[in-house]
Amino acid sequence: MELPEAKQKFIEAWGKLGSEWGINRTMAQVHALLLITPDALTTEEIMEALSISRGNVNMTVRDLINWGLVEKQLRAGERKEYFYADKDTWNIARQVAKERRKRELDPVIKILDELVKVEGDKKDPAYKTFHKSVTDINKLAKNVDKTLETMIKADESWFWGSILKIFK
Amino acid sequence: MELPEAKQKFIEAWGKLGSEWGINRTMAQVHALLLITPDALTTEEIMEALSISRGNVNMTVRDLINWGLVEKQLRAGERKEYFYADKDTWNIARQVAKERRKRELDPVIKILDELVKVEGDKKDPAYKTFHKSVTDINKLAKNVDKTLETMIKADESWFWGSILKIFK
DNA sequence: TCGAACTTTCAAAATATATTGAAACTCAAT
DNA sequence: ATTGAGTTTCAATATATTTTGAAAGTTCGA
Repeated sequence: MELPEAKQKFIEAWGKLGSEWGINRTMAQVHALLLITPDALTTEEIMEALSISRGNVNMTVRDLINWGLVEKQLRAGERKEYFYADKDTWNIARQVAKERRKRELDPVIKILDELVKVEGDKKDPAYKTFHKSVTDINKLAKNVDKTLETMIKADESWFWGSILKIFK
Repeated sequence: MELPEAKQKFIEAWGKLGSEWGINRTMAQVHALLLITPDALTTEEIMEALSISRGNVNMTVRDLINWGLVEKQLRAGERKEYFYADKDTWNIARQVAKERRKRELDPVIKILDELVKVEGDKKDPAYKTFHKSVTDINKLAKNVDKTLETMIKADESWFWGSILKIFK
């Protein structure tokens, strides 16, 4: 396989994975493109490389910046903005974990905490089942939450070293 | 908060979380409903509880069965089918991990393995960056893959015990 | 203050995804 | 072989999400 084809495959694969995980396909593709590009790209270049509109690039890149995955670079004497993706995979993973935890896991845990407190007739199977499921899911969610927190703070080799040691 | 309201909240929260994670909202809601219901429900009852059509219930429930989260129960002397959700949270988590690994992570790893092999000019920054990003992501994906495999095989208390011990 | 170079916005259009509902199908009892 | 209680299918429809592109906005040098 030649490089241009391989790049295309990578962008496609990343886009597909993204969309399966609730991340806009185009956002994942722009990210993929920037990841495999050594230097920062302009809006124009991204439009060209992925055949998408100016407006779309603008919004997508803004999202990537909000996720902490891309930075805007300004060059002395130029009006154009350049976009550059952090290439450190561990940073990327952590950043994604951090954002999704904040946006999705935290709110759910908050609701579950409320629901665990709901009182009811301890003889009523409907109540018992509700209460047990909510309590169990809450525990699971909190374990995931703690694990993510550790991951977010951790150094890569330490983290995987510890995790992978679990099954020797 | 009273039980009926709490149930509603739970179904909504689960549906929202599902849709943020690439799982059809209705599927997540039906799952939520079954999780907090002590006994198995019929198509009719699910339609009623969630105000959705018969066709939708049928397809959604089939998906849940394919995911290994719900089972069909038949009762002697009755033509109707009853649907029952496994209430063991750890089983659910494992089952979801297993399915998503198979459907999404495995194919990506296969592509990454191909892309890592792509040869190019070692002096070319475009090639160097491509190769490094692909290689790094491949390593990360393989670590996740191994961790999921461990989780899928593991017993709950052992797994979380080991993971949470990591940060004492 | 003008205008060229560039960015941002957002209503409208395109696309993708989910849902409906009625017809077709299955199956067992009569 | 017909009926009726149920399930399944899927074209049509509805809904949600993404994308476009042109107009409005910004910034800066002349």
